[in-house]
Parts: sequence; structure tokens; C-alpha cells
Amino acid sequence: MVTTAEALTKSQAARRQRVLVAALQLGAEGGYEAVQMRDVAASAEVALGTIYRYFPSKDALLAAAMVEWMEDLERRVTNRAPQGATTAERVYDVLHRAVGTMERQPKLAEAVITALTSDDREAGGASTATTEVMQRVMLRAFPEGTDPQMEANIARVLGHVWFSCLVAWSNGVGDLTWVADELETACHLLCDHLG
Amino acid sequence: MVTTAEALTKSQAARRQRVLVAALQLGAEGGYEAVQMRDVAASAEVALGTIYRYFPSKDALLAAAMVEWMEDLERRVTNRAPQGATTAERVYDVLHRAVGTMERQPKLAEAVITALTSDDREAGGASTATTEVMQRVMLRAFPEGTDPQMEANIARVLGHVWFSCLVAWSNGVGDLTWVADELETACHLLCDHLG
DNA sequence: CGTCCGACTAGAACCTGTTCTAGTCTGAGG
DNA sequence: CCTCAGACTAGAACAGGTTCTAGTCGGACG
Repeated sequence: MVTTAEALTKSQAARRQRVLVAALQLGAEGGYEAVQMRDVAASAEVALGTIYRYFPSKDALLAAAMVEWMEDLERRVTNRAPQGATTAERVYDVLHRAVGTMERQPKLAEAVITALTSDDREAGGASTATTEVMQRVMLRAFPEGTDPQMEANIARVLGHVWFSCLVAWSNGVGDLTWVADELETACHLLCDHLG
Repeated sequence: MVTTAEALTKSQAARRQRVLVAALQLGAEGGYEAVQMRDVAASAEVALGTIYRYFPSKDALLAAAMVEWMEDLERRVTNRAPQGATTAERVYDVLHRAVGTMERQPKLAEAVITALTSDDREAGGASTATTEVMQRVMLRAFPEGTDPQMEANIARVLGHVWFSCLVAWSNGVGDLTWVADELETACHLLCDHLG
């Protein structure tokens, strides 16, 4: 798989991008099952086999989109620090923004999350990557001087809750409001006693 | 799908059981991908189409096994109450026992968890069912008189952590020791300040 | 300019979950 | 005993992800 833009000619980079965009578009319209490799190929004006030169599988292709999404979030949080009076509120603000991103593209979110939880090894790696970005971003919501160990543990636990809720949601359990509520509860349980 | 034994003739119940056992055996030997429907059919001495009279999909078939597993855990915890001096330790004991069950059949656990997280609707329902059993069992580890709301919230959060860890593990992240450690951390973070 | 390697293309082929077809067997009701 | 509905069987067919084949094209290098 080619994961970075370097070492790709301009036309190769363009081809790769067309594939990604085509997949995202199909996913945004019809979710996971609507992202069919033959359609992606046709839509990207690329041969079916060529997709596999850039992405090892359908799940990896969609998972790549997830990673980009998370990096986007990280950039936005860097631009505008988490809001809130308490740590719990600030951490929740980060998570809430992440959920908001999905709310804007629910079909695509479903597609991408399904891909993350597929039994595909490559996609599993991406799942780790997204969780790590999420944790890193959450750390920005803690005040200076918090015990780093404690911070990291809380962020890890919240990362688990976040992941689990999204998977449940993409399987038809509750809606995104439910996800947000679960996250809010978890934030308070974990952060309120920090003082 | 036929979910209960009632309304099945004896030979039907036997057929259904043969299918389930065959699937579990293949899963225990080679994990998710080794559970191939044609092989299950052959091994259970049943026609391929017959499997689909009893289980709506491969994932539902494996998910059914997970639910049984969890009910087993519930029975064992009923027989022998959670051990430990503090709430955190008792809750962790429950989770640890659940992990132990998987440790004894890692390939099968991987198969079953993969099925739970598939995009299959039926399997998604089973995933909810297992999480619910898990939460119910955890509640037994809290002392009398704990705020029911608080208890339920903690159990829900821990259910998320449990699920997320297992999915990560089945995707090749860490080993079951790592899962146990994550769960222990979460138990302490959530329960220690209960007093 | 010629040659050659590697990426690209169209399309067939392959794999495995799922569904369909045609025919057989079973057993309950008349 | 006869009949008929419905479950079962073997196996073909279908669907979509993945891989393979044969041939084309384009750019680097001699």
C-alpha cells in the first residue's frame, strides 16, 4: 500500500485522490454497502485492479478516510481550544465536536465505522490510529499540572467509550444524541472528582 | 430464524444443535475465517440451505454462541459471588473471569467477536444482548445501598470499555493481558472514589 | 531514437456468503 | 392407506470483494 503522497508522481497522487473521493461520495450517499469497489473504480475512472495498488482493501480505503477525519478534528481543536469551565466539560466538548462531524455525514460515518471494525488487519490498524488521535486531542482539555498518568488513563478509557458507542450506533443502537449522552456521563464519572 | 427450542421437533433441535456445534468447533480451530458455511454444513451433515433456516447469517450463528457464553458467565457468577475487598476489585473480578473464558478459546473468541462487530443487523442485536448481560452481572459486584443511578452508569461505561478492548484485541492490538490491564485501570478510575 | 520496466486498463476468474430450484422425504389429518 | 404441506437435500446460481491475465502506454535510460 502507498500511504503517503511522497514517492508518487503527480498523476499517481491525483489517481489515488480520485479513488478516495469516489469512495467517500458513494459512502456519503448510501453507507457502507453502497461503496462497491466496481462502482468506486468506475466513478474514479480507474481500473478495478488499480484501486488495490493504492489501498489493500475496501475496509482500508474507508478506514483511511476515518484517519483523515480525525486529523481534521485535531486541527480544528488546535485552532479553537476546548470550551468549558470544568475539565469534564472541556473533554466532553472535544468528544461532542467529534460526534458533530459524524452527524453531518451520518451515512458516511456508518460506512467508515463499519470498515474500522471489520476483521481486516489493515483497517484494524487504522482503528488504533484513530483512537490514538482521539486520545491526543482529549489531552488538550486537561488543565496544566494534572497527573500525566491519570490524564492518560482517563483519555484511554474515554477513547474506549467513544469507540464502543460509535460501533453500537452504526449497528442501529440509539442515535447520535444517545452517543453524546453516554459520553457526557462518562466524562463526568471520570473527571468530576479531579477537582 | 428459530431462536428457542420450543416449537421444534426433536430432530429439528438436534439438527440446529449440530450446526451450532460444528460452527463452534471450526471457530475454535481456526477463528472467524475458518468458519465457512459450506464446511459447517458438511460437518453438521446438513444441507447448506438448512443452516439458513435456523440462523439468518454466519454472523448471527456465531453471535448466538456469544450470547450463550455470556449467560454461562452469569450462571457462574451467580454460583460464586465476585471476590475482592473493594468494589473496584469485585467488579474487576467479574470482568477478569469473562476474559478468562476467552483466554481458554482464543480463536473462538476472535471468531465470535468479529461476528458481533460485523455490519449484520442480527449480530448487532446480539452485541447489545451480550453487553446487557455483562452490565447485569457487574451490578452484582456493587455493595448494597450504592446509588442505583451511579451503579448503572459505571456498569455501562465499563461495558463500553470491555467491548472496545475485545474488539481491539480481536483486531490484533495487544493480548488478553493488555485487555485485563485496561479493564483494571478503568475499574479503579470509576469505582475507587465510591468509598 | 530504440528499448525496457513498471504502472495502467479491460475484463475474466476466483472465493465465500447467501439465495434459488427442483426434487425427495416425513408425518399429520382425513 | 392417501394426500398434501412443509422441511430437507444436492447443487446451481448470484453477489460483491479480491486476484489474475494479457495487452497497452508512458517515461527513464542508454
